[in-house]
Amino acid sequence: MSENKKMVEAITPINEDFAQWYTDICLKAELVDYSTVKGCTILRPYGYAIWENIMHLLDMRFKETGHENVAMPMLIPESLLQKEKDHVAGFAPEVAWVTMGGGEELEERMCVRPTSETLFCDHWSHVLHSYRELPMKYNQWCSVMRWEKTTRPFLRTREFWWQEGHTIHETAEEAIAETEQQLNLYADFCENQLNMPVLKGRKTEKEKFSGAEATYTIEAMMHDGKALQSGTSHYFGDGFSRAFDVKFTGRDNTLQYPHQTSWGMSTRLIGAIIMAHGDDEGLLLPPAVAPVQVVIIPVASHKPGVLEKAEELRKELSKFCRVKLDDSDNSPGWKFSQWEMKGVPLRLEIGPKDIANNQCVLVRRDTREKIFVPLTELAAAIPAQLDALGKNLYARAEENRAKRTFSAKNMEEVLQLAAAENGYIKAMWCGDAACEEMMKEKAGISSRCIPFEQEQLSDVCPCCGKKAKHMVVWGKAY
RNA sequence: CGGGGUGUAGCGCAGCUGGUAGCGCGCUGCGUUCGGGACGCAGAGGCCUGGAGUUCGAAUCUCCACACUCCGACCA
Repeated sequence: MSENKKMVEAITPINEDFAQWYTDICLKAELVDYSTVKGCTILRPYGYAIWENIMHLLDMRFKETGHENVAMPMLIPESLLQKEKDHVAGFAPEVAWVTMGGGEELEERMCVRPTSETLFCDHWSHVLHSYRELPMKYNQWCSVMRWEKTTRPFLRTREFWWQEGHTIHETAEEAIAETEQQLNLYADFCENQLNMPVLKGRKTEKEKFSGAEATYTIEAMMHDGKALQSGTSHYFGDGFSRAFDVKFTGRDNTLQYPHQTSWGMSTRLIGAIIMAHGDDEGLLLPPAVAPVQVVIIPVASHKPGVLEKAEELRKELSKFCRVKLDDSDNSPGWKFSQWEMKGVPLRLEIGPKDIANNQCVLVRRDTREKIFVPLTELAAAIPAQLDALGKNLYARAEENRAKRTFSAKNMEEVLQLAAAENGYIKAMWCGDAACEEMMKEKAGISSRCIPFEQEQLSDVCPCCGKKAKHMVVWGKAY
């Protein structure tokens, strides 16, 4: 092994410079490449394959809960964006405008969609007539554009890929139930398939979506203790319906406005996966979304029978998992490192000695534990190991979160904790925006959410001393 | 948007007291290897991010622009 090579290929250690480590993983695991288009990244095949798996798993869940996929235009006329005043105030500063078409100035400029509430509402105003047609539960897989000033792969790019669910309902209760159901769906997906514990709660007024009545969120904690909003679900009441004149004839033959929701998850989830599970060896993918769950590495592949056996195993394994045989000319050691970098959960080594013993070596990416498995037992051992690895990822992430979750009763404790280490700081809050602002200014932390699971840490707000209304989880966020 | 850093071969870098470019890895070919990033030999590959200026002459000095990156601010 040459020292130089190691130096060139190595990524920045995770505890030395987390930001640089993150960028290194994105590039060296071949997830993304920077584009000539400023602020935009290219999802490379391996990165897109992760997204495809996420899309597939979520889409199945959406269909199971009665949602239908649709496709809306990519452009939004300015007049449409203007209809809901809070919404336009929130988004107008960061939209891209199209002003020319076919070489001629447009009558009305159009923005590239930053989100599609306005398009869905406009559509519904045309097609909705009766309560019998409700609920309408739509979802769209697409990309959106927001003119961000600072960008980072997956976490914040000008164009990003996502799903946006949009629904309208006859009653507020039904819409609120939908909002909660989708938030729970997201949380379950994160916890059971991405192996990432999340904190469920409501956003404060300051942090909520432009035009929403209430915004719910799931927050995941990254390796460095910062929070990442991993999914949101909004309840709109009938505000948009009124603004866009979406009406239906109710059971009592009166004209009514439907109650609306929207909810979304994006390619940002891939950033969450990287920062929640990755380590000094590189990426570490949850088995549910790993494009390759098992990589087969033949050892001494020039010896007769080795490649043949490896190919035979690949065929066999492909019946129950996503498997890849690396029969390239690289040395086994190189392959080990390469596939660890790419986060493949399980490695299967097969060489002449194994073949003689009718066994192989399985190596787990998370523990690097090597186990000898008889070839006849692979069909049971692989799913079991993938499952155990997923559970371990969850346990490790949860341990990190527990270690970095603190409670503060007064401002001194808040300041001390915020200065010491990244993490969640639980503290009471009076509900005033001024105190939320003060937390940002004095302690450099923002409200992540008002958790559904409340605790009574004290009776007063640590900022102003007035009676506390909620417990808020504060922290630094991506 | 403010502050710092960086733009030279596919990648990472050196060259920066001015005289038209080197190293490591990677890549191509052949051979030997193969249980933690293998080795030998032979090759290919850039004219130095873009623009302006100084100069007989600029990768090198000056100015401007652009891009990426890190830290803040902003952020649906």
